[in-house]
Amino acid sequence: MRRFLTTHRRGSSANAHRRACYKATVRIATWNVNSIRAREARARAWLDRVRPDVLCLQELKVEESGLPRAMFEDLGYQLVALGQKSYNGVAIASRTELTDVVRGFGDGGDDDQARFIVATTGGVRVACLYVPNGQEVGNAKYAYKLEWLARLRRWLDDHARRDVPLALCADWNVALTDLDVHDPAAWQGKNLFSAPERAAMHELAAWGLTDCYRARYPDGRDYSWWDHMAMSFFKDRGLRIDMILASAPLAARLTDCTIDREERKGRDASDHAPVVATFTAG
DNA sequence: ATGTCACATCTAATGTGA
Repeated sequence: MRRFLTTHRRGSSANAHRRACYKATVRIATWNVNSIRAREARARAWLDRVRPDVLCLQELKVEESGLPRAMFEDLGYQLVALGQKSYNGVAIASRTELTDVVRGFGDGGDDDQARFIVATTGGVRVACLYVPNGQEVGNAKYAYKLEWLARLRRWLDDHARRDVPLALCADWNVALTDLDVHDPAAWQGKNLFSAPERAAMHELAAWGLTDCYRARYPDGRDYSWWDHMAMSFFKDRGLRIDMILASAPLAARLTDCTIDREERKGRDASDHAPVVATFTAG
């Protein structure tokens, strides 16, 4: 009896200590908000309800001076951003301190489109990316998209480490497989699903990255983006182009990855739904 | 081709990007 009490007391104390000092999980989210100013109320409500540890945001469509910083701070999030007037713009919001922030590839190339920011938080290197849309196969924007993906692969080779927890959170503007497209035959060869951009994504993943959603749901048919037009969401005519890719040490800690399609509902929704990956605490 | 958002601009209808 005495032995039991001692064991029990020690265990209870250890659990209390664990609760006080550690969290059981780390949740990292990514969401293309399609204008943070137009989506401020939505973003506030979503953050307040879901409370992820980290949220990567794409398509802010505003310069850093126009960001609703108070909204994030009120909810207990630090914010680092790379903004741009009208187009693009990426940010990372985190409940833990953000350090070692890098804005842009910093490879001596063109960084005038605000599509890349990376920071360390909670022991994870988090990159927030907005991959160029490409517009249409074969045009200049499409070529830029392919170059951008190749450039990201070079960034991994030059600046990332396989033995460190790394999350690439992005609107990739590429659907990887037939499962990620509502009508693969219709999308075959089209921008967002063409062979060259899928090959570029394959090259990227070959560095050593796991698609968190697909790892958890090998046969899943959830989408993350639905066109605003033609009742696409109502008909569930979507694509899964928003993904969290994790390096091996982080992927080993993956417990779930879900797409919050509820957030796509309503007239004032973004055309993208948030994706949330859950990892055991490091 | 169509549809819908968000943003910008020679503030009102139009162009661009998605």
